[in-house]
Amino acid sequence: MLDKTYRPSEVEPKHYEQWEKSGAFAARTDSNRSPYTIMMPPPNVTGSLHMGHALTFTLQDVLVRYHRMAGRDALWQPGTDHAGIATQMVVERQLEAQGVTRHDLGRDKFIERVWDWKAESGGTITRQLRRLGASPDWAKERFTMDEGLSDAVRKVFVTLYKQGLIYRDKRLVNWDPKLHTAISDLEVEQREVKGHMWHFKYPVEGEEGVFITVATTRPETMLGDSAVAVHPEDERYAALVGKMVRLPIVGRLIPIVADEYSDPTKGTGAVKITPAHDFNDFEVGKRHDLPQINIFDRDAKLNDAVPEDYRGMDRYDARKKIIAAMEELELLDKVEPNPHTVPYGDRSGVVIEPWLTDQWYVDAPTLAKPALEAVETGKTKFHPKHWENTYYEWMRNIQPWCVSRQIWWGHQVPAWYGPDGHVFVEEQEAEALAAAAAHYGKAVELTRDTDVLDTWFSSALWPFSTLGWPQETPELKRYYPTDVLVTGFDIIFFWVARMMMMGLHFMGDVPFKDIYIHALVRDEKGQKMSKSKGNVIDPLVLMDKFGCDAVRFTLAALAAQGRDIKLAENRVEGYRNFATKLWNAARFCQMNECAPVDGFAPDAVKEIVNRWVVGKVAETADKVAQALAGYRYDAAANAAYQFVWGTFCDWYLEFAKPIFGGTDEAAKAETRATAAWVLDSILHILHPFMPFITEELWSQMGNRDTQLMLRPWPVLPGLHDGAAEEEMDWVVRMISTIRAVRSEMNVPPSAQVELLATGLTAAKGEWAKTHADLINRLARLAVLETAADPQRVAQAFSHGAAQMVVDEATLVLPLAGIIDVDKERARLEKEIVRVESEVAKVDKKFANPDFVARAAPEVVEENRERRDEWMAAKTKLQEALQRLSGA
RNA sequence: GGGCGGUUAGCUCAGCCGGUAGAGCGCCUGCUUUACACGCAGGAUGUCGGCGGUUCGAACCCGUCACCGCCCA
Repeated sequence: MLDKTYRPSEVEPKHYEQWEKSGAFAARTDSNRSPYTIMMPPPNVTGSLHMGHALTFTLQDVLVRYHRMAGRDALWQPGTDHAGIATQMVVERQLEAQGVTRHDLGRDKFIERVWDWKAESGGTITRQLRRLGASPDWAKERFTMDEGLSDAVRKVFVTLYKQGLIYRDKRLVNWDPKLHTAISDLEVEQREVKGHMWHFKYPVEGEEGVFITVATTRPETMLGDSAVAVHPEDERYAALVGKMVRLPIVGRLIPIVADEYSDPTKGTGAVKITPAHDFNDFEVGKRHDLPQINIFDRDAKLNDAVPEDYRGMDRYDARKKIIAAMEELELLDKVEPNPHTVPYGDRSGVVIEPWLTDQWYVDAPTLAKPALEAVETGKTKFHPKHWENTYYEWMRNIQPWCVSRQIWWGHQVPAWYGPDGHVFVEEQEAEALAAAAAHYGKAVELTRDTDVLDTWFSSALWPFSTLGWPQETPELKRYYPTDVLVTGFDIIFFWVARMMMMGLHFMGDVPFKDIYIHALVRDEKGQKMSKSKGNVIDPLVLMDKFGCDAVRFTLAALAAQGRDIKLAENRVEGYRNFATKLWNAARFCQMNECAPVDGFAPDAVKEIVNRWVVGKVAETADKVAQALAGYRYDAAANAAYQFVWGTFCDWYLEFAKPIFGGTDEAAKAETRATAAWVLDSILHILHPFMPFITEELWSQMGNRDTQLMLRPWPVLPGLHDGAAEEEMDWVVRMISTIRAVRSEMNVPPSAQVELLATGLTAAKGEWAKTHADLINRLARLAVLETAADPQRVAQAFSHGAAQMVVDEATLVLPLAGIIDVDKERARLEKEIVRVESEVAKVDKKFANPDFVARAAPEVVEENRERRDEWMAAKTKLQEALQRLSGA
């Protein structure tokens, strides 16, 4: 016997362990089923489960579990990435606590410490994924720093280098002066700040008392100025173009150049040009062949390229000093408040400095072309579709991808330098040495490049490196390209685009056929969750409180396409209640001896209620499957919810009660078997969403030798029975109508009244007889007269009665002593008004001659029928009102 | 400035091909109906953001405006 309530904390670990141990998650290369593959976007090895993870992994698990049941050989490839900077920072912070820096340890020892840390703490997120019920093939778990994945990284780097698609270049990068590394554009956060615009007067050389005024938000960079630019069509400055100015403080002579970059409407229309410290100025500098004067060191302190007084100063101290000096020189024209954006490193939180360095670049513009084409031609499809615009936008404007990072934790660049700086790019040192020997004609010593590669470089290879590439493994052959990538929009640039480029280049095919982009989880007020706001909802806490299944179901039910998820705890509570409801329904079945019957054939049931419900099961299984095929998680979850609660519990089980309590043994046996079958089907349908409770009920509701998670998805053609549906819909309509009138007329629930039906068609009279037990029980009637004697009806009226219309029939509820005649009259009048308004709506359509002439005939016909029905109802209600008044 | 998304019941949101506006929560009323009060039954609530257009017919299609959110510059 099932416990009184479902206790998730006792059930969840048990089933998870069984699934994992029994190999139920494993994909099988030798399977004859067609593969279904999802690459799990690898969470950071430093990570722990947050709501975003809970959403994305729930959605992936729903797909994987569903497709596994639907007969596919499902591979959900798990793993984590090494998260270069993040991980390095974690370990550095630990060292800091012991008063040690990574430089004290040295590179090798430090890397060892990181691996130690990974072994100890790196498994947090994968443990938490198990808590969530995720069903990836854990045996295949990979890590971006694995040997195999590292081989892939080296192979890709060397191949691209030899193809001319990776090169070394000196360009401006986003330099993080705290972390001492280049970071990607995407790791730079543009923050709006209330800054100032300083207007500096630069004296024009050779023209006493003539100045050109430039406006800048970064006064300190003037020490690196190499020109002043004005717009070529700006007449104010036309005469000055070609002249020189004497840069204050520094004393350097710099030219005034004409360049369209200068915006005549902004500031003074003249702009100082610092090619080594601003991305736009860098371009201007190249156009005018200006010197690039680097004035900062790696800490963003001033270097020896500036006047002695300023050397070694911090950039912000220098700013103050410059402003003071300019004021002193009477060259500070004015200062205006100026809100503008400033780049911050999203990891370090410090202001990023554009800095000239030598870095490794991937020729992204070249690789992007096939990646763009793959989406344009529909080889890979975005869901929802509009995200392809974001992808196009990014891919069409893609810049060379700087892949080197000046940190230690990551894949070290496979490049070695000879004594003269000549570079040898090879997968192994031995090969580099050999290449060098060939180049120099003798063996030489080489030094390896100290940089490591951007983490996204290795994650870009994830869809094939995890399958064994560059080895030609059976997995690679079978599971690439994958079916779908499920992820948030925030990493379309970071990751999706890069996997597309690498996949196409190295595998010759797209890495996935579909890309499902889901929303962000926000708090109930729609704000982004953040630690600083304190509005973070921890999925683990929610799971403790409501059970994992409730959390999963909530996330799926709220995952409507194109909208963020506002998560409120009461939603989770509601779906916990749903789990309880299911549990209790199963208990009810158990108490009534509804056990699964071997060889039960749902298409052979005879009782109308049973024929009706099996049809609904088929319909629901179908709806859920179709919704999932279109990534409509919300629709899938709601279809299941509505059937389980609104049809199975609210109606079918209630219909079953009088049968169970009755004397028709054949009907009883059939209904028991049907109820058990329906419940089993429900468990199948809900399993992808609620794996734990369904597996538990599956194991408790019968003698099973299989796990639910490996059972086939219900595909049930031919079960829909239109006649049964029409009949049961009528029964439901009867009961609902009677209940509503009882409630409105304040008939006590305990009062068992009789019902006199008149005007039933012959067919419905039969239905009424067949289902009298059901109707009586659910509408709380003592007797149902299916063809009431007119005299009885008249008599009923003389003592007071309520009346209602169901289709063509009038139902009379004798309520002697209970009924308030005025109230009943008012109720009927209100009902008539409502019906009249329905008639009026249809009449309005017919009043327009074009409607009949131009609308589709079936629409016209449908409206005509509807009008007839409403009119008939109106007539009956009016008769009822008259009878009441005559009584 | 460019792009995308949103605006439907008190709240959160569905509403696929244009043809009778829905759900959950909340609210109100009643109920120890032997599965379930994490429940049952019943009920109220809408200028589908504004304006214009297309159409026999618009929550839905088109245009425009307003407001909110996000991304990019």
